[in-house]
Amino acid sequence: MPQAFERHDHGTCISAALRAAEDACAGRGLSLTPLRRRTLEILLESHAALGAYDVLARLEAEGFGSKPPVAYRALNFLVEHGFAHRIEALSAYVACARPGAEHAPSFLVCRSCRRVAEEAIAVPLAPEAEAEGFAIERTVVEAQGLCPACRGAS
Amino acid sequence: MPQAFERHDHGTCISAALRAAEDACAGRGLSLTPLRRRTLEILLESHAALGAYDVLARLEAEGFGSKPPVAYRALNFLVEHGFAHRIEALSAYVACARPGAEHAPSFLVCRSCRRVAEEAIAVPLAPEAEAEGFAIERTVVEAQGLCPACRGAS
DNA sequence: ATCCCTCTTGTTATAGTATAACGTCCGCGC
DNA sequence: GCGCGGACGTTATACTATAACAAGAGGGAT
Repeated sequence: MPQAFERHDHGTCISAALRAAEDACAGRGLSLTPLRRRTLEILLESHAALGAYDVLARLEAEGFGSKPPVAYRALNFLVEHGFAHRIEALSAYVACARPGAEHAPSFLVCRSCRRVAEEAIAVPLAPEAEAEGFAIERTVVEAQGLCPACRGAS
Repeated sequence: MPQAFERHDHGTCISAALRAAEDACAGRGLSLTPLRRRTLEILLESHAALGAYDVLARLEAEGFGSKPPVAYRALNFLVEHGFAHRIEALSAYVACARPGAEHAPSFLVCRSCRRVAEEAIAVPLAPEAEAEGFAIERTVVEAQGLCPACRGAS
């Protein structure tokens, strides 16, 4: 399912994610404006994490605004509503690979090509948090390393 | 053991961590210079994550250099050798709470007071990585939320 | 139709985080 | 003494992110 590092029909990824975003927006009264939709499409073009300024450059080239808030607002919208995720260790953004599914995301992040595979795992630390009276609100789980392709290319 | 959110003899934390750093440096041919040692002491003063510029301000006030590389180099030294950790979600740094022990660290991070409890858990994602041929080099596991004290103070 | 309100996008300006590149000093082995 | 490597200091710059304000679009109430 998390096929970032495997051959797959990428067009399906894109259309499924766009469809899921459209449906979710319709269902929740959110507006998937041209800017937001295009931002999601840019992230969906690859399974690689993109920096906000990379996204901004693409948007600007297509006639959208050129200043950082334009990209940050669109990215924050996508992240808030689960259509994209932020990779903390890279300060970068990636499209959600499990659109529509509720999940505490976790990631395999290649340090060479920046491609990201999204996995479904149980949220760790829950028992420890419970024991200490700590209320978990969000978890960040990222494994960095080398993907199969980049290992081979070494 | 991870007692950031509990009453404890904090002097013991500090002296144990300093001792561990001294021993590790001696054993590995590293030099725990005054700058590096003082940087570690600053982190050890509390269990809270400090930004690099917070550390830098403290160092400058004590007569060390005032420019960012001074703090970043000392912090990077401590992180590389396991005497401190970087909290990715905060772009901040915290002293290691398990000095001397090999570990893939994981953290409970309070969003209110920035205190950090370091936990020992099995590295997640290993089976998924294995299945995909992904070579994990480092894991980032951080749970953000509210610590007991900050929950109470709400 | 007009007014008001909210939301979105755009701007300017600035804040916060991090590193590249270069110079100096010091201690050590020769 | 000399050369070398490591640590620390600097200057300058790059990268990431947000605060604050302006303008236009659309909807609902009157």
